[in-house]
Amino acid sequence: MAFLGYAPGETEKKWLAVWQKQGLYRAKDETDKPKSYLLIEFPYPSGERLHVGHARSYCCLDAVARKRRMQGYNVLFPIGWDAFGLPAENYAIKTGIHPAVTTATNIGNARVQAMAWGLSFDWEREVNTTDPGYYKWTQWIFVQLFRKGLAYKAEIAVNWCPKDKINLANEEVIDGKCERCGTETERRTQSQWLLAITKYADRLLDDLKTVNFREDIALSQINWIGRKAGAKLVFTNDAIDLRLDVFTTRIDTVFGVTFVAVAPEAASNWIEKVPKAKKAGVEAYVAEALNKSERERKQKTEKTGVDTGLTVKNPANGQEVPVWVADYVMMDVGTGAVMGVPAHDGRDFQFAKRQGLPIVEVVAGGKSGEVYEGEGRLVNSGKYTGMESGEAREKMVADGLGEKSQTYHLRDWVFSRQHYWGEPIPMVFCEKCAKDGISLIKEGEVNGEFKGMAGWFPVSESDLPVKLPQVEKYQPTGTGESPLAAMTEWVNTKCPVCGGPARRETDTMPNWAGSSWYYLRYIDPHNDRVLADPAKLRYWLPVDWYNGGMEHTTLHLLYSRFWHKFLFDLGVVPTSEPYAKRTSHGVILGPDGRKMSKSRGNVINPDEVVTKFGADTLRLYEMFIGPFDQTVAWNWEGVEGVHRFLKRVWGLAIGCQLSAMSSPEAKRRMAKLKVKVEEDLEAMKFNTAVAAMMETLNWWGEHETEVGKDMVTMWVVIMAPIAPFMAEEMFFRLTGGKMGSVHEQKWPEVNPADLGGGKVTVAISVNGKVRGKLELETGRAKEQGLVVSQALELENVKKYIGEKQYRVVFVPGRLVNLVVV
RNA sequence: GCCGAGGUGGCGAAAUGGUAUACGCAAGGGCCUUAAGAGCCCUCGAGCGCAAGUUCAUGCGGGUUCGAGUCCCGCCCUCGGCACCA
Repeated sequence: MAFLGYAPGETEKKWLAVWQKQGLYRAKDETDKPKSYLLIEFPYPSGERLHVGHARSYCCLDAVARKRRMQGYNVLFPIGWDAFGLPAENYAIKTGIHPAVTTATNIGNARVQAMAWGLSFDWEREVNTTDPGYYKWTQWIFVQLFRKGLAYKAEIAVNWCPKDKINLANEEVIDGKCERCGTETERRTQSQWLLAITKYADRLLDDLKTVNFREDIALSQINWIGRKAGAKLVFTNDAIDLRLDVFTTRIDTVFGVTFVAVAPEAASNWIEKVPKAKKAGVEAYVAEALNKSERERKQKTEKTGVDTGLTVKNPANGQEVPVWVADYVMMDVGTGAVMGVPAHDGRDFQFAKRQGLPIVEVVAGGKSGEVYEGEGRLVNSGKYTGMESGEAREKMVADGLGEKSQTYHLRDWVFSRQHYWGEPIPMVFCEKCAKDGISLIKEGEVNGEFKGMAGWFPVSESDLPVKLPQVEKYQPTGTGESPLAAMTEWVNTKCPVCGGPARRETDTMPNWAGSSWYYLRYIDPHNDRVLADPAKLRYWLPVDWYNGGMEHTTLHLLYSRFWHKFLFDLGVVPTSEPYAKRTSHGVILGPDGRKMSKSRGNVINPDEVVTKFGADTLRLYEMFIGPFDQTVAWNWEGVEGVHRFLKRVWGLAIGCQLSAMSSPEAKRRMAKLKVKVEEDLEAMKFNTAVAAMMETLNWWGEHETEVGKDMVTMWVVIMAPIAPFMAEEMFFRLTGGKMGSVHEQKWPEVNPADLGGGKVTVAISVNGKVRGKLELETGRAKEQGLVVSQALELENVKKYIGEKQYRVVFVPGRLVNLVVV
């Protein structure tokens, strides 16, 4: 048998060039075929190039894309580059090379990689988030958000790295430390742009019912949004005009309130009301609390606090309770103030014990001296005494003790970054207009209070994009501002309203901005009038299948759904959800079973597989490596295994004389394989699709003469989505090039008759234990009488049945269970 | 603490409630070869048995069922995420 001749290197190069010339994978904006929009998360073009993790997602979805094309779909399978980001900026700081230069080089490299892997992307639709023609629309979306009052500036806590002298986004802080240098971060407050994603929280939550996200992905989103029902209560002290809003999920415990605790950040609102004797102490405590690092603050240590000497009235029973400032109360959770119910909340309990505050039990069920957080019958609760918790909650709200309300875990999206390499936020600030109270926002109620953003004006839409200027130095300024702030010429501009002097916003957008809408741009990537043509959007949306990493489930996925809904409200996009289906792939670990990292030296470069074994081997291995959604470790011996498989395929199909006719069994096997591969690709069971091909090949190897040219051709067509290069070469040789590309062939049809016939093994068991087997024609194996009578002839079955009475459980074509009674 | 995913041979794993261990890897034996490599063939969960067979085995303990890796109840362990969420 000849095994020479399988030379992936040359073959793959040859077909790559041919496919490119033919434009085989271009999606057409036409409507006569059903459309299928398949999306992978576009990569960040880093200096490390694309890794085996990218390959996993891309190769697997590529197989689906190829199969669907063969099935007659008009498939959109695009790629682009999420190219803003810190690595390029850091590299620029080190070397002085402009990030745009680095980015262009990296994109060039990654493009070569992706092409070499035989991915059937439509390269005419490539997008790049750092292209001004792209970020023009990212900025445009921001302007619309601003106009609708959904983008606002607020003083919020930021993570300050004292060593690098920059602000860090939350995702850059790992375990309370700077991601880059490991220094513990400090908290500072700074004015930052925020997007009011919380306004969309309910819709982001409720609309999950309308899409097909894998269950755990949907659940993560639900938990991340974290909507909880409860009530808002007001604790007041009329004498000094003090009002404290409190949110609780347990209004049924309100009779047990023995204090109210307020977050340090909120104390400044009424610090002047604090009695003289206490004031210095409160101020000192607040100052100390605010100075603590994020990590210190969040450590669940001793619950400290300070008594303000103020009191407020419990709306339930009119009792005066003391007001404390305590740093276990977080400013951004609920209302920044809690009603202290030590008997029924663990934290309040610890606090009360330490501070010597009274503990009043109002829900029965706990042990004395211990906190009881469960529900139960109310005690000590006025007219509500005797009710169950749930009932009491309803009654209390109905009686107006508190107002029905809810809280979310989701926070507004901090949208400012003090970096260079990001989209400039297209806003201008005019001090004069700010003083005059000139505001563009009419609907601007943000976080419960009116903020008209006076003096802040968006750059006129005709002046978009606000291009990122060339700077000399990428170094952070040390003041917490972005490097853009040092560019006086760029910063100083005219106020679009009064024409006077004004300043540009120098913050840039976070990485998540460009990736929040890129799937829309693929639909119409070169349009310079609108972000995408409405008719094309109507044709292609929603994305039919979006696959990406589990790590993007809460941030990216939620952000892009938010923007999409906003664009839907504007009438820009025709669907309320961007993605009809969302799946995730598992991480690939190094051969040592640990996370791949340069420092561990366990990084696998996919290009090495291509060089040594060819792209088809890489693709096949990425599919075969394990269940698609599971974490798996790389294994070079497994790579060799799939390569061996490909060589055997080549040997059987090309290295032998093929007969003209195939046996019925060969036809049956091939028909079954087609169905299996088709189903498995759609169900993301890529590993078993490959296994089925191997199994069929093993049979083929044992029955070489039974497989004729017709079935080999069918095999090749089935293999085309998975190993496109080899399939193309074999198809070319089988057909003499007369039928064009294998990738333009129709996906095989199978009629039910092709699947029938043949033999099956029926298991014969007695009392549930297998005691024998029968080889039967498929049809006969379905006849109970026949199978049972043959079963009773088996010696081993006779042994166990003997003369005893039995009952028959019959599963046609599979098994008989004889149950002795 | 909360949420999620998982636990099956020496390893990666497969299995609409119906023959557990498909497929691949590793290992052992053989063929081919001057040799190496590649390739080909055979064996391969554990125990007992010459064999036919048979017992045990899907993290642990119960249950439902003619029949459970799969369903139910109660635990243990590993990995991911979140976390003083009021």
